[in-house]
Amino acid sequence: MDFFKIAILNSVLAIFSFTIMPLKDIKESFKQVDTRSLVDKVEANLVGLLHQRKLKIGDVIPKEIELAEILGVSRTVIREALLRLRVMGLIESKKKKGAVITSPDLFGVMSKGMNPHILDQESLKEFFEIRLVLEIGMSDFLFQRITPNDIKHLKEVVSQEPKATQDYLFNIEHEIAFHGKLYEITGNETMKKFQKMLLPVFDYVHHSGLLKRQPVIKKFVSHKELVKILENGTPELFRNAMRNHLENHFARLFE
Amino acid sequence: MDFFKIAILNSVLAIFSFTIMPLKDIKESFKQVDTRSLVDKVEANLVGLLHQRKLKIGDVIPKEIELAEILGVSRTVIREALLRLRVMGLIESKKKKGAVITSPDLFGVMSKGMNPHILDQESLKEFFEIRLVLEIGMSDFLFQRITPNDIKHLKEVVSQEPKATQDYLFNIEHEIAFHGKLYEITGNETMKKFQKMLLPVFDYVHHSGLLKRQPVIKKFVSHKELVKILENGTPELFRNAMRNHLENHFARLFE
DNA sequence: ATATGTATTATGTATTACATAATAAAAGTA
DNA sequence: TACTTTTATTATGTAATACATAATACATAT
Repeated sequence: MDFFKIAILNSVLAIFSFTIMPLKDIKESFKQVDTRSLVDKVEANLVGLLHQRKLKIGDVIPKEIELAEILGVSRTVIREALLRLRVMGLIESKKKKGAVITSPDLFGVMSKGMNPHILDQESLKEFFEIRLVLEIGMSDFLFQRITPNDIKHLKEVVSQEPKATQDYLFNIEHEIAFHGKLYEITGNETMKKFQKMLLPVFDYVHHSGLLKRQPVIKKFVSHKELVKILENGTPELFRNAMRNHLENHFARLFE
Repeated sequence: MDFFKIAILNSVLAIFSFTIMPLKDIKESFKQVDTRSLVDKVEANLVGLLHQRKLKIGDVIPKEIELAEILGVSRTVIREALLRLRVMGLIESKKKKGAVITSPDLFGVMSKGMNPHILDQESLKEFFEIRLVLEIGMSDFLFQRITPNDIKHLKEVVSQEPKATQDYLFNIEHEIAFHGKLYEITGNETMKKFQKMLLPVFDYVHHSGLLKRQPVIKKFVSHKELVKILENGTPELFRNAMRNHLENHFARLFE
């Protein structure tokens, strides 16, 4: 019985090899068939053109109907593929004009998905960690780019903090005001967008039971002291001070 | 002449107010009309459900046809809205089963758009900067999570580096092997994905004329020394050492 | 009892028609 | 002539319909 099956398989496989093979070899001979949908292929096709630099920013791509004809699929498929590119921010399409390649706003895409409620807990914790990493690591850029006006601004922020906050309490608004300003000083728009995107995450992580119970903090570097270092200190000093300032958060992560 | 126009406008506005108004007031009375497309609205509608927690991970959303009936638009519109969510990684749709809410792979979305060739130069530079920030800032996580095996692995990587690389040359493969391992040690998958996504950017930025001419470097902390610190030092020591190790890149950024 | 066929169902693809907005060309007016 | 207003034109946006395809559950046969 099996003999016939093998025979049939072999005859099928003859298209590829023209030889009789044992069953085991036969199985290995099958290539994974391409299950991608038409849209997948068209999308890959278009993205491929970008990567091969056949298309660059500002280029207009053919009209939907033309693409449909060129690629031999329906306009529906083309539209769906183009739509994907559009959601990714790779193209912009205007009526009458058609679609043009654009420099993608990577974070625009991400921020819609950045909903603390639907991110799994591990991801949330990781984003929280990245914040700490960024704020410690940004020191050199702060010193490189800070202006007297920035210092002034920071001092104002600090001066408006309730006294209690300066000592031990945690006040989310002032945190944002102060640390947000730091991101701004780095002059790195991408990093700033990243921070902005993460804000709801911080808030969420703080209020969820995701982190360990907040330990009692004895003493940590205050915003005021951080500013002082920004004014008179060095990147190295600031890194360590910031690390200390964030001790509260680290402690909750590391337990 | 203008009188008639005002009269007409007033009659139009009568739907809202039933009173005659002077031209200035009329202008202020117009509410910004919602120019969003149907798809935009449906998308906002669905995303809104996520944010309000009416929908959570694993929930299945109504069939396309049902949605079309509920919202009073064509299936085309529904499909396009769902597609957007799908591209953002918010849902997955299977034949026969329908669509279910998923925990989005934020970086999966981004990485398709992360094509050095179509990113503007400023963004590229900023991503490059973020890499430096991350690697300096990750110190505490390295020390918290590194294992003896990791140390061993790092030592092997270092030992396989050409002698020249240890002193002054820059070898992209070894850079990736070494620094990539560091990201791995942090245990932060998100950060790892981020790094992986950025790799082509680094390569591109290095080879493009984007950065200032590479200055002659006298002496900097080597990979070998970094490992030594990881083994016997402190997070603080490592941060500073890493900063020094990256001096090469900083110099090119800061001139 | 396992494997194979079959029905069902929801998404995927195709086609057609029309709506809408942006542009360019034409016509009208000062 | 210059300048505004109308009017085509054109490509994307929306709609409706029909059929293809893949996944599942159920029935059937060996």
